[in-house]
Amino acid sequence: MTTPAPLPVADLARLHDELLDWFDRTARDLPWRRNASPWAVMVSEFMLQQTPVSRVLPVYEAWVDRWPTPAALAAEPTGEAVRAWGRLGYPRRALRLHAAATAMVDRHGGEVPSSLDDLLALPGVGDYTAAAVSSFAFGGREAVLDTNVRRVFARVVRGEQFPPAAVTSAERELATVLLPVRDAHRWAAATMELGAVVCTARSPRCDACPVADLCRWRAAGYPAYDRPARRGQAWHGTDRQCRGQLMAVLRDAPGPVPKSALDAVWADALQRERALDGLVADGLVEPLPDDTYSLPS
DNA sequence: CAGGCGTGGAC
DNA sequence: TGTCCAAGCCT
Repeated sequence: MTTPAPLPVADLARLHDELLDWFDRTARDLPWRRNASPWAVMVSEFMLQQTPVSRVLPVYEAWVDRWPTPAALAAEPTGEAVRAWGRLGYPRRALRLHAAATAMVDRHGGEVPSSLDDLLALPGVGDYTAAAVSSFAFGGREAVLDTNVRRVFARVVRGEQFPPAAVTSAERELATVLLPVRDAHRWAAATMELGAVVCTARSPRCDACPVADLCRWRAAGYPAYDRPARRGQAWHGTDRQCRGQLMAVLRDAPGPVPKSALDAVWADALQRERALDGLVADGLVEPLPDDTYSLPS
């Protein structure tokens, strides 16, 4: 069985050339693109998992300044990582980054590994982050499939408004076929950049797109996504919102807080206790003997 | 593998 | 306002 060409060869070559050229001209000057260490690249990738660039920037700068190596972070209590994470959201990422730093000290001499398998074995590193670190920190040739790239490929190549809800094997194959022999790491950055600043989810700026004339979704007249809409994530009144409130109290306090301070931020006692238990189980909160709570040590 | 997991900005 | 969305990972 052979994989059909996703685009005519001539179009494929133009797609590569136009996109790489556009990226060279217009790429944002982001700190993790400025000759950053592999560790700094990894830090940025953890923070950028589901969090916008604008909110990551200040936290990233403070983080790599304070902990310039995996060993520096691994030497600190996990609670310090959680506090420094600030309001980026999904604070378990801070724990996983700390655990990844510890694992790199233990298994890789304190260095970020360059192989995909070694990266994937680290806590908090999945398919995307492993490929991204391999590409952006080491110049590796890997298919990098994030939400931006998936959307760009869905539109330009498949002629559809949005990619499937979950990554499919067809998407992986397509990304592999499209991966250029040379400059694969720049291709990865360029396709992500296009999705982030031009081919956006809500209102794409096709007038600024360097490959608009190759785009099958555009050529087809922008047909609307026809599959069932993804259910939006509930938020108000959820355990997740409650956990966020509790974590905010602990982050903003210099030390342990009495349980009454936690009780004050959420009315439903049953839900509050369940959320607090969950945070303790996750390692985000440490209960102390005197009925106080703190970030973990 | 569908659902849980934070937070805030844009519309 | 509420809804959608943002360089995912884990179970």
